[in-house]
Amino acid sequence: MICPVIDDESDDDRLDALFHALADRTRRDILRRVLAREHSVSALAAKYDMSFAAVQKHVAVLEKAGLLTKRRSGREQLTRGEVTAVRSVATMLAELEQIWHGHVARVDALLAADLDLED
Amino acid sequence: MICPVIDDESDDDRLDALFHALADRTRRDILRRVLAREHSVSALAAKYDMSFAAVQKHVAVLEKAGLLTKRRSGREQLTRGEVTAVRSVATMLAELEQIWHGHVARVDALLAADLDLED
DNA sequence: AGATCATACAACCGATCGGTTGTATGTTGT
DNA sequence: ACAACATACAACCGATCGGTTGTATGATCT
Repeated sequence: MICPVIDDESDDDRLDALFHALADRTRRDILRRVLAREHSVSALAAKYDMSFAAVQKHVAVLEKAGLLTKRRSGREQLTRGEVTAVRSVATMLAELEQIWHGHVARVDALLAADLDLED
Repeated sequence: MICPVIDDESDDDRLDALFHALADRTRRDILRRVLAREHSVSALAAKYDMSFAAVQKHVAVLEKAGLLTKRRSGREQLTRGEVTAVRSVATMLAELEQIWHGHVARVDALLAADLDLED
């Protein structure tokens, strides 16, 4: 499904979008709901004390980050959470933890060489 | 060291700060370095093509989020990554995954109930 | 003491963010 | 056909972001 020629967004761009999408409590709450079950955009909007347009923009941010996908069903747009995107963030954090473990153990040599190539 | 009376920041505030801090590639790179070993602020600043003040602000954002701590050593301020903060983010993501797993369990139950009804 | 280094912080600037209102475009039900 | 609903999107606004320059304060070294 992923085409590296058309989808030439860098890893850093992806992570920027993912963490930015998660850095808002309303979006985290929306994500919780759509991971549990499908919701239409207006069903989501009904849960929050803000305009429909505001919620729709939050959904768009989550969708752009890949944390949520939409499927049409009549006049409604049903949204569901993408657990694989959540896992990809968790994987990145696991790599950070691994770097820290290297600080204690000897994996350091490999990772530090990567990080310090410029000096 | 944590006092729930004085440090009355909500969980959502903490997560906002954590994800916001991680939503910048320069800060993620700084975090990788300080997780691997201690760095002074100016040692970090030397690695990036931006002003010292800019890097110092990035360090401050990471520190405010609890992802990094400082300790004085002479005229230098040595910074090191706080792996426990990284783990707290990973834990939150694991909870999201758990919500999704609940969704799967419920769909499974529904399908099982359907099958029961059919035969 | 004076010069230099390491850090902190304020003020400013263009861009982006999170919200609003208003409008346009389909889709559904009568 | 028409009214009501669901969604999308543009324009706007105050606040925050990520960067800059400039200045102030300590700590270190001759």
